[in-house]
Amino acid sequence: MRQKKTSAGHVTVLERLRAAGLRPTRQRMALAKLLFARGHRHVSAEQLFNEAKAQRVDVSLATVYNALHDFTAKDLLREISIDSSSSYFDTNIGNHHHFYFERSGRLEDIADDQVQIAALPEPPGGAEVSRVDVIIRVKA
Amino acid sequence: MRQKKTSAGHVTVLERLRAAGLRPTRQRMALAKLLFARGHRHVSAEQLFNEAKAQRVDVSLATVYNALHDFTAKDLLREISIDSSSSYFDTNIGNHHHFYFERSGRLEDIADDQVQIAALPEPPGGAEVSRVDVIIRVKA
DNA sequence: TCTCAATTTAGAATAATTCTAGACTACCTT
DNA sequence: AAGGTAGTCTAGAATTATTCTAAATTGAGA
Ligand SMILES: [Mn+2]
Ligand SMILES: [Mn+2]
Ligand SMILES: [Zn+2]
Ligand SMILES: [Zn+2]
Repeated sequence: MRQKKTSAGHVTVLERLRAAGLRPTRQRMALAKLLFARGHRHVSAEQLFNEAKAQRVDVSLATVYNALHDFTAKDLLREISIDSSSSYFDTNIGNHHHFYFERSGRLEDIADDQVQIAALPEPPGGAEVSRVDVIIRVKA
Repeated sequence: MRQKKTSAGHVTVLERLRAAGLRPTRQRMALAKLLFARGHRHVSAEQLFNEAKAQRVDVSLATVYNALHDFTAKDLLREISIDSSSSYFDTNIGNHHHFYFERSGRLEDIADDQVQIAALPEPPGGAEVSRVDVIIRVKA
């Protein structure tokens, strides 16, 4: 067992932060709870900031950005830029793809095995691939 | 034959604009020439504005944005947002995919037939797919 | 040539994000 | 249990891509 689990079977927020080498400050703990409490999410900085306010979590917008970027750097989140207006942070860091609903700007996960790629070209100059993103843009 | 061709075999910029229902103004003509002169390109508004300046084409930045959006609305261009810092406009409007070089921010086309997708899920609620984008992110 | 909607433009406005620099705090050492 | 210090937080300013405004210009049909 590499990380402690709660009786419910999930890793606590405190342990997640510690494991990532991030100090578990009051702000990071609160934001991490909002992010990882249940299920996977695609959330913008502004959205998370508003959720925090709604729950009387006193945290500045700058800290929300700092936390999102710190979490991303430590692979607790993945950043996604599809719409140029703002970026999303994805709590699902495993291999997967997305539906993008053009009207609402919402993202929905597609499990990795739902997409089967039979052929992909090699990057020029033998460069290393960091990730392959498949985005199905939907008129809705 | 649906459009006139030059002796070299390509459709003139004037005819492209007319066919799209866009007035061929001095500014649009100049920008269209820069965009479509040779080969496919991925260009930002700022880049195009600078090219125009370099060639002494007197055009405002607002007009560059207007033209890029008008061209996109009329399917002469496709807009791509991969990097949240700015969007690119692609002169290749046919089906194709992209390499994205993370260090430089550059995009490179992948021909449609180089990517073979064996399985793709249906959008929920039977919504219509407007496009499937495959982006191979490369560490280079 | 006359007319007018379409287009252009300078400059202001907007909005997401980042930066600055001083205050605060988690946590290691003693 | 203090003290010291690097790490973190934050208000507010700054940055930057993009859009908006409103007045001037212009393309194209009558
Ligand atoms: Mn970012
Ligand atoms: Mn745009
Ligand atoms: Zn996702
Ligand atoms: Zn392309």
